[in-house]
Amino acid sequence: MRVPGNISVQTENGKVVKIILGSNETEGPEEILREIEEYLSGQRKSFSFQVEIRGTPFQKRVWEEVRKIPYGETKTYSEIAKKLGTSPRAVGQALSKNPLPLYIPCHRVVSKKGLGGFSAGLEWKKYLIDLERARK
DNA sequence: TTGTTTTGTCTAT
DNA sequence: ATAGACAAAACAA
Repeated sequence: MRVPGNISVQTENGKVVKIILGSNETEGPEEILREIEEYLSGQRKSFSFQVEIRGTPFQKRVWEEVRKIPYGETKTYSEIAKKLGTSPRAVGQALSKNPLPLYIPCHRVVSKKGLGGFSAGLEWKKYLIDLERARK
């Protein structure tokens, strides 16, 4: 299976602050891009680089919760919402602003009926879910 | 199946 | 303070 597009990574003070799926070019520190490529080819299931997450307190709560979803599994927006005492709509709102896809595995969050959305395009979401299911 | 209503949070006025 | 946008869900018909 082929990756749906290029990746670029932005860093600051040695920490990753943003990952862009489907950018025009591939750019960023070589070691980090290599880890991501390993992940995308199914040879890696977690990352070792440091990140700095920027967001509102609510967004961070959602992202932390999403980070707990294990490789190859999915949860629904409403499951996350219930755990945080909020609404599914608000969860989607927070996930749509995720600066670190893959590291924060928002592709593992789907709607109750269907796929839900993905900011880099549903191609990516499908690709990632298939990849993890195959490699689980 | 489609449409309408409810929902919490964010962003910009 | 308020209005509009959202990666959702529940319900009616």
